[in-house]
Amino acid sequence: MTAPNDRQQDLIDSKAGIHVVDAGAGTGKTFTVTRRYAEIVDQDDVEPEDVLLVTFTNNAATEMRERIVANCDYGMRELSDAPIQTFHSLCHDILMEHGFEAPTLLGIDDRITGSTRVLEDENVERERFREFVRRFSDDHPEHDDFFRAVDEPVELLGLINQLAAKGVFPTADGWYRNGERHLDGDFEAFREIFDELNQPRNGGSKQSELRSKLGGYGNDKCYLPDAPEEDEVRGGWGEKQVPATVARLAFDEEREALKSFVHDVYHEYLAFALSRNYLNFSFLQLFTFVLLCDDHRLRDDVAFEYVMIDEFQDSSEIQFKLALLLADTNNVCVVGDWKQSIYSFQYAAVENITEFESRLDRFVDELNEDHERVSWATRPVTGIELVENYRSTQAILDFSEHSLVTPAASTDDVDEAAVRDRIVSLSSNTAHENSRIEAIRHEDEHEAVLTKIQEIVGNDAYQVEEDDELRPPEYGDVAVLTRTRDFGRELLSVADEYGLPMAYEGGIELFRSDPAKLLLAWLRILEFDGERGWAVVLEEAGYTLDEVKHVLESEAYPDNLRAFKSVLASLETVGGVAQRVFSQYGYDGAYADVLLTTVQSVHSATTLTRGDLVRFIERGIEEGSTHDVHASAGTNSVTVQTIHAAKGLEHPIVVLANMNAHRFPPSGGNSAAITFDDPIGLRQRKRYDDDHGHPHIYDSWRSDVLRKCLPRGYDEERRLLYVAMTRAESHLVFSAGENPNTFLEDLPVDVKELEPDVQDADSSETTQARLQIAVPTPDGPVGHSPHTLMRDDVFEDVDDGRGTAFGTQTHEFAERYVLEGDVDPSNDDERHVKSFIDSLDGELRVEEDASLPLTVDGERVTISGIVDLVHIRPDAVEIIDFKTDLGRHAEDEYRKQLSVYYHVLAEWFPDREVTASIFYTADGTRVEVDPLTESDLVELIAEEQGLDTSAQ
DNA sequence: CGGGATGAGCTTTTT
DNA sequence: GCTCATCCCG
Repeated sequence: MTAPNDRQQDLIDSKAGIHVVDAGAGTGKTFTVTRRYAEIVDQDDVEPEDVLLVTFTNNAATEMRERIVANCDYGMRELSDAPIQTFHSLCHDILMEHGFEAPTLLGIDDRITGSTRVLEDENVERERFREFVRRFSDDHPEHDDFFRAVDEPVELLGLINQLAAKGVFPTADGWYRNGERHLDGDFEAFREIFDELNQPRNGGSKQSELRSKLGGYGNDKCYLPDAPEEDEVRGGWGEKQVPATVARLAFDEEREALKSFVHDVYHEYLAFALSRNYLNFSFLQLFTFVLLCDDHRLRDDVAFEYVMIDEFQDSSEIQFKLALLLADTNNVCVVGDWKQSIYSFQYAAVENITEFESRLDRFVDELNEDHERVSWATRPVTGIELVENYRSTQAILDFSEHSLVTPAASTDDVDEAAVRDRIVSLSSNTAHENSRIEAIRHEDEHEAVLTKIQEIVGNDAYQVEEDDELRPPEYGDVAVLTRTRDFGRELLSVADEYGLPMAYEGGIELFRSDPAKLLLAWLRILEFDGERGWAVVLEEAGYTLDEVKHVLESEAYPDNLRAFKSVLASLETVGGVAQRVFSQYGYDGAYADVLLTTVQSVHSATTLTRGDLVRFIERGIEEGSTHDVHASAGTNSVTVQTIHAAKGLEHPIVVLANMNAHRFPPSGGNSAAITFDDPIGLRQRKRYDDDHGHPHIYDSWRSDVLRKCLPRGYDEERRLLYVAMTRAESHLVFSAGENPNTFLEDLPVDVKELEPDVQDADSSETTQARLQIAVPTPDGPVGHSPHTLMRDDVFEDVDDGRGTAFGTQTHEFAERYVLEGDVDPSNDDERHVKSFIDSLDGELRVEEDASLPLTVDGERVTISGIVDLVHIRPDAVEIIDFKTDLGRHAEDEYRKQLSVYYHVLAEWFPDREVTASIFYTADGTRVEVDPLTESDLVELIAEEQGLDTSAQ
């Protein structure tokens, strides 16, 4: 895309006023937003600091920044402090600068300082929350009744986050501004939902959906004796509707005690977090909102002349409100696509975009209730629709719309006309229109998918477009998208059996993989010789359940397994044990690799015992902690990812697998005893009562009725499929196993039975070995990268005018040249890199993740980063880091960075000589660097941490 | 055809 | 714990 199309140009030109941009999939949104930004800041009286550009991920922010630099008069350096960031990071910045007294605005006697940390790890926060709840419940016997109804205290943290995302905050003795309103619910809004759901169906011959749902009223429930009988709630036999009075009856309930419980937990947890010197992501937004709301001068000071929000369909209610406070004028532009809103579980409110105008009015009214905070005109609101799609063929674009109107179950109905009315159809701009849209089905879905992929690769019927030309597809052109990680993992292991190159992209639950489970089993055997280990090992060895039982009872373990046990017992390190287990079972894939690296990295940080490792793996399994996995650039392999992870990406050929019937577990509040739903307010689903002589937990009949009134529906599920389909550029294949779901049945595509016939690919190119999993960092203060050791001021004078984007480009060239070889240099830096690489003789590795554990002041610290290039020869290993910088002022600073990698490499290759060099791409010179010792590094880190704390 | 009982199966992930 | 599909009955 070189020149904007007309609609894109409209958006670029429309700098003033409120704009809502419907930017469908593949319509060049980033391109347009970055051009618009460039035009805004290129105006004489506008500086980058006047323009807020919000994205939803840090990656997106980085990409935006880089693309903006390429398009405007500002360089990377000038834009490095520009507010192009996520809401969370903006809030963090504001709090660090102005938030010192923000807690006092909620009646909390504490301060936010430079040492207040953002707790990023959910599991760590849960642990702290549990500790908080233990203390809280001890201190507040008056809330005992509520705690007895709550099984899992952590659900209260979920409730707090949910309330925070809606802008409901506690003050010392009540609720911030009009927050309490939300907790009481809104009867009128509720009754509308109730009435809608209570309409008889089939022209009056069939009971309403609500009455039908209440069919099981009272089954397996224990209500207080004053609860109405089923007949009273549903209407008698033959009735078609729930009596209208039930709405009021169910809604009205005394909830002062409940509100006060939630208030106290919420408020005291805020205070607890601050006393422990941390904030979670929700609290960043909470305190920023409070600060901007209360401090009118600060708001004026911070507010931006232009506000642009990307991916607006992913924003939450509080973020919408924050955006209003942050806008100094009505130059507000939100860009998004309601059809791609799939993150409600992260509090995204699709209504922010679908009901933009009414929400705008409502939120502005609320904010202006007691003081005019938003003083700009909220009209006119101009809509702009980007309709030219640069990704997919017209056939795919048209087809994808079906997903949005397809019922997901026999009981599900879609108002097709209303949905179609809302869809802005896209028009394809691709050069070729050669799409195949197919569907396959077989019980052995994994094999069927692989068979299909083998049929596609190299097949002229599935040509893909590259540089306006058609060519036969390769493995790398195919992506398998699934809803669940599990399916992806299973598919991957089947592909591995056949040697078909396939790589997973996204988060995997590393510790729940087979290699991890087996390692855990053997460690348990070595440590405890207990049943829990043996059972797994025996089952893996092919024993039936009965046989396993017998062996366990008689403790007559098979000789070969006993022998293997003594082999393991003789090994000195846990790393050695892991290695031996994996080789015994033939686990040589990426999972085993990473587990090994993980084990070894934890090991080298401390003296890890087998018991420690058992607990380490157990915790990993329990928490389901995920590790990001990605294939190396340039690898020709099929990509497997979840649809969520694929959002924003594109693939020539998409296989949408696992289109099977699914019933999802209870959605929304899960089984939390205390829930919050906007129109209904705060509800307790179970209550503790001992009015009747003995303690008992009762179900709440009101809550049971109310819950039926809030159908979650399948809209987001439909949007998920829409996202999946619109990833495809040229071809789309659906696949199902035993139970194709209604989507597949209702889509206008023939589902063909496909008899699996996977050929052994046995390719040495199999990507499992090349798969990279980011090595998890062990406990301890993390967040160090070698860059944190370097001093910024050293670099200020050495701008060679080309910026970071240039370096990235050269870097990418190097990576592609090493991996693919067949790349032509396009500038001098790349030519220097090319001839340098040509001059190297050994094995080359690019982008190696390196992670160095150290002990600083008795605490474990890990520095991790990426080595640009590793050059391996039989007797020597060299680390090379590319720098564009001509000035050389910074060589000493670079030395710190290189030293980190040096020590990692020295550990990886204990028998070889290790050296570290900087390669200056501008003039093609190489400079060898003397590494610092580990103790020097420790000192540097200690110093840096010291600076951190003294800076408060 | 509608209503009721019964049994099976069970996410996604960013800050 | 919740929903869907399925079966059986009226």
